Amino acid sequence: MATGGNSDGIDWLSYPHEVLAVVLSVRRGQLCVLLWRRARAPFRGRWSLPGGGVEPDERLRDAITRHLATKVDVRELAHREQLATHSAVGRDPRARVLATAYLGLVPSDVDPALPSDTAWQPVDDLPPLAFDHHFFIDAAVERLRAKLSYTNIGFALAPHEFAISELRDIVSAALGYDVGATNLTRVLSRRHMIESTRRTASSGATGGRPATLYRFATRHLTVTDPFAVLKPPRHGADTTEH
Amino acid sequence: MATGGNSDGIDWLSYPHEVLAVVLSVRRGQLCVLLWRRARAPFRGRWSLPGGGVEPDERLRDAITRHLATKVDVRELAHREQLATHSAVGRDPRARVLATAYLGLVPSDVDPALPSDTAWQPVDDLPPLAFDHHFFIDAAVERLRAKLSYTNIGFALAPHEFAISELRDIVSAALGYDVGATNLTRVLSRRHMIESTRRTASSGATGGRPATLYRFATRHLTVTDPFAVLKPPRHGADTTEH
DNA sequence: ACAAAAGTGTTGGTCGTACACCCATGC
DNA sequence: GCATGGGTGTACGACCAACACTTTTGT
Repeated sequence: MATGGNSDGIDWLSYPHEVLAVVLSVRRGQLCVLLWRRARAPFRGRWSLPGGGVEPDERLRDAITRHLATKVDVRELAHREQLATHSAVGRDPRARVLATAYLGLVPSDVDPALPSDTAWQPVDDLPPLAFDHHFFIDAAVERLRAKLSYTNIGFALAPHEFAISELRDIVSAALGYDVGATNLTRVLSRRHMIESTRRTASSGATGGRPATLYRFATRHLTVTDPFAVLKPPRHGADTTEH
Repeated sequence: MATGGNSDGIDWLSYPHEVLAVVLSVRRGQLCVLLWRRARAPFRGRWSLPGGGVEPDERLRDAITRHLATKVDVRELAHREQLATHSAVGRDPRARVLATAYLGLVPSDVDPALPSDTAWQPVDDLPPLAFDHHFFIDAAVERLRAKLSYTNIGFALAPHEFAISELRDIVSAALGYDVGATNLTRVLSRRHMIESTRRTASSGATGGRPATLYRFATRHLTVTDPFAVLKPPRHGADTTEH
């Protein structure tokens, strides 16, 4: 809590800053979050979000990437975005620490090697958590579920190529309720979010028609339904100022 | 950049932290942002966002409220939410400073007394800005415009009671294009976002039918259109786990 | 042939925009 | 009465969920 250095003309107070990652992925049909079991007090033995400090030459996003790569061996985030910064004075009982959390998404088909003290935990059945990490997870799940309906964020949870039924299972797990494969195909196709590779998967042991393999048109976050209502006028002159 | 104190078991580095406010409001038919003219280097004479440091016992949201109240005399934020935390190493040329920005909204009918070095500036025609404040403003406008279509956030830009035509002007200014009063009424009514007071405004000097006064049903942020697509199943059992 | 899984056609309902028409007031 | 602005009714289209039906495979 030293000052930032009056000699520079900055007289704002300094605080320890940590970055946390809410890494979500669909595992065994359930939306899961990557948690890490604390070895030391406070909250010894409780589960917590992976993360840590920030180096002097490092942006927050690089810091969280580094921590995930070194401590947890997660290098394959398909998507990452900042969630929020928490600043409650007592959120860490040892000292005041500001925390910036990120949302990270891992496709269901990549299986990073995890140390023995980390595990995927279903978000619907979480153990008690350390600090205020519970709030970050709630915010992450809420944001993911919201964005699934008006962006292409689903690409980050799905394999590079997939059958529609696989995607249905992933989206259903993420949203927490069943979605129909029929309408999922139609909605995503109409918005040009997915496109058919012309190839098919081999049908399973029990028979059935082989599924066409699809892929997401882009692997970058895109807003696909910007205005649910109050759309800009369609015909007539564009009345936007300037 | 001192450490957080190894004696506490926290060995994360500390950084000066500032809060910034992107206060938006509709003024004279334009969406405007509250800016403050810098009196000192760096960026002397440039416009910048109001804000400042964080006290040891103060959360970020309380810090931005304090700065707005004391420096700029804005006490009447109808809505406030966190936007993002920026951490680029060179964002302040003097030293590394982390910045957390908030979005604030002021109704069009409240007119806070502003010091001479602060002013409302139209977001469509901004002067050159200090630091990276430009990015925060872009993010704030983008978030406001997005939320106008699926939440009741408009309440924070409108007076407590209003005629539909007033609201149309406010929403049009915020979105940057014209919306029709007819459909605005229908959409907001169907979603129970606005309700009629049974009173009417007196008609203007030029005549015309007196307008009914409306109010927003609630003055807290509510999501009114949670799922544009991929809605939960309507009939049949709820398949949400648990 | 039959079961299983994938994909298509169709229907009905909801929602939102556009536009025409009616209502209430001042002059 | 007429201009002005506020409010309502209706029509059309876009979109989406539900479900029946067809297609393609394995056994």
